[in-house]
Amino acid sequence: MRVTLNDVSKVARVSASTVSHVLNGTRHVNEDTKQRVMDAIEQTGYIPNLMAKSLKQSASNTIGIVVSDIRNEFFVNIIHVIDEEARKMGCQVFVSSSDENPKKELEIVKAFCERRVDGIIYSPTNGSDQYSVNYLKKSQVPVVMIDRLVGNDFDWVGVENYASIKKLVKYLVDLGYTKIGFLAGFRGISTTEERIQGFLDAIEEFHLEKNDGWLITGDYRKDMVSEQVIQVMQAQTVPEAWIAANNRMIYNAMQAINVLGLKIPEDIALAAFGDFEWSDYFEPRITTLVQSCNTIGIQAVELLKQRIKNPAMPVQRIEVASELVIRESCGEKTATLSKIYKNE
Amino acid sequence: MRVTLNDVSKVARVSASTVSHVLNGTRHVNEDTKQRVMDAIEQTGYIPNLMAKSLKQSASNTIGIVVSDIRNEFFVNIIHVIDEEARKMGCQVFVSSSDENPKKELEIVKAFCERRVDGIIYSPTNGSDQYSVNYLKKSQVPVVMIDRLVGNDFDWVGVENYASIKKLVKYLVDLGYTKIGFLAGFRGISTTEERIQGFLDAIEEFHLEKNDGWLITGDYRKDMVSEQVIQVMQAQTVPEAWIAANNRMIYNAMQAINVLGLKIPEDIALAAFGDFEWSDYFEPRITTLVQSCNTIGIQAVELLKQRIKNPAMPVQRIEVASELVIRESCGEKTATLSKIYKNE
DNA sequence: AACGTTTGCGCAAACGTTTGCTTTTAGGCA
DNA sequence: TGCCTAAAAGCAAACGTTTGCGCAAACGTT
Repeated sequence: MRVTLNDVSKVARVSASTVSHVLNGTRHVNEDTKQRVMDAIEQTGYIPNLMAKSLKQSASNTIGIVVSDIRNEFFVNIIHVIDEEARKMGCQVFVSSSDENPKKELEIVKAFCERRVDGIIYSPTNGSDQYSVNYLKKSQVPVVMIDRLVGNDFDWVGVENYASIKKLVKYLVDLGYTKIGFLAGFRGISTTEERIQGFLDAIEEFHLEKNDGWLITGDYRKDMVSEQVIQVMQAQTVPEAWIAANNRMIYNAMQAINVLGLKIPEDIALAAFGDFEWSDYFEPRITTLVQSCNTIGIQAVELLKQRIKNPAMPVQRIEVASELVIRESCGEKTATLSKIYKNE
Repeated sequence: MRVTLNDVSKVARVSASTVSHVLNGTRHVNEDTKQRVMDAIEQTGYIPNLMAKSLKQSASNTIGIVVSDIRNEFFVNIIHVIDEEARKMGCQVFVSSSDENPKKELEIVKAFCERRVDGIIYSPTNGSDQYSVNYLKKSQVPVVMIDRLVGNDFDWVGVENYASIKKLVKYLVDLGYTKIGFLAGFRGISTTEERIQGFLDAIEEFHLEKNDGWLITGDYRKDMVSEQVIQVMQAQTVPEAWIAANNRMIYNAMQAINVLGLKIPEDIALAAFGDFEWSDYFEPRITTLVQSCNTIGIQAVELLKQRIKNPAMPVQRIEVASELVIRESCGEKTATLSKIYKNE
């Protein structure tokens, strides 16, 4: 059917092993024979079969990426750099999205293991501990978690959540805001919890107005979240500023703000954890904590490489700093406040 | 090292073939032995090796997706549904982005072929005809092109470009606009050319003002495009409306409009071919031609399935209709004009 | 001329499955 | 009891590579 290494070897009048060695440069071959082999490859249109190779070498040179939401540009950007880094080392990537569904995630992870990926990079979802994490622990596949952290068994690279949120709150406090609402994401995933904790601690620290109702959590894909915001904004005392704890929640915030007919930042300030592609094009532009997808992706691949090389290595955690990019969505005062808030 | 089907067979005191048959349900096996096998699998923690299986069956149950720009949400959405469809049929997807670079694209396509993907779905880039298309023609791999079309050798599914643009221009004409600028994408790719043709023909048809300078093309990643728009807008007579021919060009248009300090739609109208996630959140919301990523993805997979089953099938072209979603970016009149423009 | 060393390559056994063919056992029937 | 058929499962040859081992020829040295 397809031309194989054996076919090539016959045409070149050498053994299969010689062809293999020529192809891989794994041992010295006479110039003449090498040329004959190259010619035969050209002539036959030979395309190596990497599955056979992988089988023999028990290394597939593939890595599996499973993200919780592929339509979130944060993850897309990470996928992009992982793909890039992987290609540099001759790897291809399997990509799949769990869509925040732990059962689906397990199916994907299983499939990746059966395909004998050399490693898995994944952003677990709420419930992973019941499913994929258990499976992966048994399966012995090198794993690096990104963004979200579940359990203590795997390497992780993500963004600094706690300190970043505090930094953002401090920025709002400096602008004079004392009533701040917080729009968090899914309860139960590490990023959400850490961000909430940072928010709550910041409220204590800066003596801000406390109101349990101003902390809203939920599924960004549901309208309920926006409705909750609307409800909160119709009470006696209302937040003067909202923080969206991730880039998806910005939608929900905006939707509510639109419905209420409020103007940003005159009527209400808005800032977000997590940048998005259009943040520079909104009027006004949204102030965000920017996470370096590049760094996360590169570090994840690097970590995975190390883990593959040395499976016994102690578990690693890499936390990358975020950067507060100040735009106009929190009020005019920012115009003069052009510095970037670094972590203190 | 790893537990194999043979290990399982020993534990279950059956032959390897029996285990295989149990696993695949490919022949009748006694209930007792079946149970023994299942137990052995459970006990040993066996994970099938799909590479070995694929090698034997010469079918990998993988498909390769290569898009021209993975950070474009249009392609991300398509990837998402392809992934979904593929999983339903037990396939995993390799994903990679050529980033509009035909050489990189060739490398990716080669790698996919060497991995013996069952088929490739890809959006070729400008220059593909010199590289990947030639390679793919020789390689005999089933291929479905999406969005952009190169050559006559492969199946294709994409959006209706020509008629859609005409529909959009007609909409603007109905609103009273006669001076329309067009912000196209990369020259040389089918989508751009078809959209340009649609635009030019519409100008003739509706007797609109002609001005060669109002047709701008180029690389959306370069500032040059915005600068050209700015330049055009500083002439004596200027367009009253701009059409961005793809969702990336909306940036460039907006950037220019921002720099010029113009207001949409009072000072300038804006519409786009290609929706984007935030189009509902802009103030004003942008009127766009929406392409159904779902349909494109599903059809692409379907077509690929057919092509795999029957390689001799005549080349297929599937064109999916677009829908004009009218929002506020082309003026108030739209408020009363709530109907959706279908193709005439 | 004899010997050790290098150079260049072939042989064949894996890697972990699937699958056509064969064998064994059991069951049904005369 | 003997024979035919069906049911159940084993045997072994692939699939297309890699790679340890080994052999032959060529070369350099004494």
